[in-house]
Amino acid sequence: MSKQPAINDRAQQILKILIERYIREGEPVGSRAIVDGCGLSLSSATVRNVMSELEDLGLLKSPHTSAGRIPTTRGYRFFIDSLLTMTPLSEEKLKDFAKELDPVQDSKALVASASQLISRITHLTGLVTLPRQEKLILRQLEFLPLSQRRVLVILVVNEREVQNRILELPREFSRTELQMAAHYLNRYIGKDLYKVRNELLAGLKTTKEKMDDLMQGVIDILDTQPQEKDYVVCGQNNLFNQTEDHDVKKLHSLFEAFNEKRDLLQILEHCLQADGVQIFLGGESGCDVLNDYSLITAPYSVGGKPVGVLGVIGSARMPYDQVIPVVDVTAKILSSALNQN
Amino acid sequence: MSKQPAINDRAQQILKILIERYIREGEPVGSRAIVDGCGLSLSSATVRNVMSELEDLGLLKSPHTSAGRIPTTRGYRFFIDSLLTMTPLSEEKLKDFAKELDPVQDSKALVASASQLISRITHLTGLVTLPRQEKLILRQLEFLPLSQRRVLVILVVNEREVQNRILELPREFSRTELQMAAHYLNRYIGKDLYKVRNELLAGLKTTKEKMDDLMQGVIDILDTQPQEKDYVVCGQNNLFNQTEDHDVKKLHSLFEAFNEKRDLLQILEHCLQADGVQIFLGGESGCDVLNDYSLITAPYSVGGKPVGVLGVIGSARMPYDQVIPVVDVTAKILSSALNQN
DNA sequence: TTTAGCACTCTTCTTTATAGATTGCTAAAG
DNA sequence: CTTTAGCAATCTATAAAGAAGAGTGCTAAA
Repeated sequence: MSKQPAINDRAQQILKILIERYIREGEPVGSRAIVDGCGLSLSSATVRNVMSELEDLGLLKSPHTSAGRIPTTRGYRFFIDSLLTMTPLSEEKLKDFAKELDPVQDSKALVASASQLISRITHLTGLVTLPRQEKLILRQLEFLPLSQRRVLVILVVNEREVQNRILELPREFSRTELQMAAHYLNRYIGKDLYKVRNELLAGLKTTKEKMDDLMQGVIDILDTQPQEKDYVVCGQNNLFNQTEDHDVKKLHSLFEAFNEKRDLLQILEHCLQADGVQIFLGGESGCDVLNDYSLITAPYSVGGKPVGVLGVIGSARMPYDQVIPVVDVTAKILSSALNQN
Repeated sequence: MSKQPAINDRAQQILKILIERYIREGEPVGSRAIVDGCGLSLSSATVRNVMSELEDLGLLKSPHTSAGRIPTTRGYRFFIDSLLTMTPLSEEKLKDFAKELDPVQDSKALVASASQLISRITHLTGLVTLPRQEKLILRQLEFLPLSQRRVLVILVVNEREVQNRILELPREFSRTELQMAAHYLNRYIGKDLYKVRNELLAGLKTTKEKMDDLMQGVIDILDTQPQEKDYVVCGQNNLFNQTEDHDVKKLHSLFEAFNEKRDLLQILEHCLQADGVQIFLGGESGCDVLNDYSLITAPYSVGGKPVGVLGVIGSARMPYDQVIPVVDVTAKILSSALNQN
């Protein structure tokens, strides 16, 4: 962490005006524009001097000599950390949001809704990780015979996560056999899925061999159960609007990154540790694809424990004052919706 | 249908060479290039005359006076219908494909695999509609109590489509009550879902009122059951590679079209009627977004009846000779995988 | 009917010129 | 010591002009 440079009030004010204008207009801002735009009783020459200092401090840069100046990544960082004045959400909108996240769904669907909601509101790309399930507790396990050799396995985990799988068995199992097997497995209800799996595996040879095929099927299901980390993206297309038109390549590689997931997951994972809203400026990491983009995240939690991250990704030139409150609030709404389970 | 223009063999040969080269290189082809490229014992002047005729017939056009010529939509159409020589798949690859479509999944997962497979092979965008389920036959309906007021409803439809829903009930239902309800509903097994729904609705007031809440829940589930038409897209990002770089707008609107789904579904629906591989040239419809793109589709079937469409979408400049066999074969593999249910 | 030759057209690339924006510096003013 | 007016210098963006190259269409001859 580089320590905050000492900047006097006037310089801060000018920096703020400049960045706000740049975010609004998207073009380099000159000294003249700053004096004109707002009621500063300063000459453009003075502003020029200040801008020059700000450039020396690494907060601004100019694309070329005769253009105005634009913020550097450090400039954005300082702006966000020290200069930003938020635009809070209206009560009304807040209620609208809450209505959209219907808690009567499983957690994956809920998370997808949140991603969609936040994308639509901010006109950016929504990004929400699936909730990390620390414990996978077996709640229920049932066999439903479908046909001679086909059995539907129903697995209820934790509160409301239901999984089905159809087992294709090498021989026919009678209804009573299935009931016996279910009864046998009932002893594991309330236990951790992983433990269940291991104990089943250990007991595989000691139980009646006739059941082995069925048990092996169950173990297979348990094995593929621990859903790997993942996230739901919504509104990728919004990125088209912000792209400064020339850098199609950049857009492409960002889209690829969404597909790859690996890199983004790592970053999101990192945000899970943080407490509140977290702002990740693409330029701050070495990560090339994220250059010129910003990621705003907030963790959401179940039972007081953070289990996932919700956020948006968009051009570094986004209206932070509006986006940040939205991310913040949506994370809270998502948390409360998940807690109603 | 405009009737096929009369073109002599030489002209056809030249047209073929030209289009093949244009597909390969992506740049307007001149008379010189055609003579040089392949062992035609003709002068460029002769070729020029022929090209001029082909232009008069509306099969070619030139971007400007001093560029070569490129195919028009009609040119592509003639090429595909009359001049194309397919490159069949090797046995080996064919087997690889078949392996990838594991029939032990529900139909939605299978269709998604097919979309992914075809996208990866062709480097285009895969597009597969979900199988249309003409009949939705109730195979099984079970209630699983989760907690006091929460009941998991398990619905098995047709061969292997399983749906779960958690019902949040206004009062507690005992285990025996649930069993009674299940028993009551068992009479509907083997019937069409829609009929079940209507009969349940009709009987709602005549049965014991105590059951009404539960039955209402089941009806709700049945109501939302008929999955609306939908498709699975894979490899949208491949479109980035083909875009002739300048038309970002076009790419954007195409991506939007994928999201909207409506228009594309209509086109795909139309392809379901056709018998084998169907080629849809974007320029042939009025549809603006699809201009300069081609859609190659083939229907797939269950029990001899076509139930869905599989295809790829990509630049009109795609290697049809390779893509068409792949689409054809994949549709057949998907059909056979679905029929193993 | 085919072909060689050539003028013509149009794009693309390079060069040159011009106008406009913004800065940095200097010297004067507060 | 800070602020400001003024001005030369720098660089972009745009247009205009010229040169090179590609490909065509036409004409006349084979």
